[in-house]
Amino acid sequence: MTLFIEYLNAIVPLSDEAKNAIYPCLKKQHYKKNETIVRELASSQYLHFVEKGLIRAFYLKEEKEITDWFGLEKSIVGPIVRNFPIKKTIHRLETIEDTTLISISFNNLEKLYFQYHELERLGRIIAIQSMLLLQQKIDSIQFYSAKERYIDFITSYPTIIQRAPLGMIASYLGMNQVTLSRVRKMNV
Amino acid sequence: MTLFIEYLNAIVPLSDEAKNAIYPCLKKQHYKKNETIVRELASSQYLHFVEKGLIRAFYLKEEKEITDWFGLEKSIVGPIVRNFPIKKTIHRLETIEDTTLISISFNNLEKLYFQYHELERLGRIIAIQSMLLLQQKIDSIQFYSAKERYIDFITSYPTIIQRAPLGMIASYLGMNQVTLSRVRKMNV
DNA sequence: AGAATTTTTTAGCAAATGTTAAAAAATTAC
DNA sequence: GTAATTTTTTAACATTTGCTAAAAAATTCT
Repeated sequence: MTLFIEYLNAIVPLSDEAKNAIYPCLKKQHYKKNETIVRELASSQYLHFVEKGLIRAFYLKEEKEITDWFGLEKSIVGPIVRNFPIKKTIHRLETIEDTTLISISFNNLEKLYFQYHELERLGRIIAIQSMLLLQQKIDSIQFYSAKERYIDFITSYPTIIQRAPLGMIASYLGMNQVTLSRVRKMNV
Repeated sequence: MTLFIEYLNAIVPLSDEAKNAIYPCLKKQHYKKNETIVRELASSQYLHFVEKGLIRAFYLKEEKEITDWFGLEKSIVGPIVRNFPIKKTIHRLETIEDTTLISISFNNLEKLYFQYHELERLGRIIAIQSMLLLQQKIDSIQFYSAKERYIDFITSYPTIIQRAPLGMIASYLGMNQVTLSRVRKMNV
């Protein structure tokens, strides 16, 4: 629990009062490898934080799984807002490894935002940081070749490459798995 | 001025007090077509709102201009935060048509955030909305063909196609101008 | 209106990526 | 440890998109 609060505190220093208010809202849960965490992300009522492990969000496009987000330890799942519809498509949340999540209901989150101006600020800043990550992803897929995207990925997320199957990474990078395999063999 | 405040108020209903605090911080300015608004976006000290007209943000990649954002009337330029580095590359902000902007300094914005919890909330919600737009853009460039992206674009932004040169739109869509031209002639 | 400039389209060829299928390698289950 | 399953690589060919250059069309300037 405190790991999550420390994570938040590192983004925006929080008062003890705010920290104490967050604490009782948190719930810790363990998941096994390849387990479904949330069957339909859009209608989930919880915000999750990955304390340990690796998870992913994906959806189906023409029978195929498209992974469009990886959650390493110390990541927040999706955005900091109630029922934020990432897409119209149905997203599922699954573990890739044994994972420990810390969760808080949107209901409680809204209450905390309302009660503590400093937490509202924290939410704003996390959203801004997420924007930065999204923008980076746009940059990498918009004007770079498959090889460049792959190099960028292993530079930004060196551990994921050893922890997730290539198929998931290929879809994350917007390329065919065969293309990813080809690109990898081009030395790098 | 009030148009901007109305825009904000529509996102999150604001108290009169907050509205009155915003008002004196605003500055209105007119620009001609093809005029530079900000030479280097990352070091700009102002947040802009497009009251009227059309603008774009772009950067140079291998001598070529890459437009990566269009600002229609009633858009906010970039994110609601001080010195938010969209990219390491130098972004310029230019008008495409005669344009009226309403601006507020980040300095004043920070003060307003600090003073009014409700404005901090507004900032958070705008950031979340921007995330949605970014996510949509990722969806469209990641798994769709040039033709599909073009169709998606004219559906989402039907007016821009008539107001901005195709070269800008092509770079925005992450494709060659020649490809865009080809795609357009495939009936649609 | 006519000349100059900019934008858009067209064409031909090159390069990158997708697709299908099968083999090889690695991992998991018994 | 061996069989079964999953993941990764390889190959051959198809499709899409990129690139260069030139023609056509539209716009701007005087």
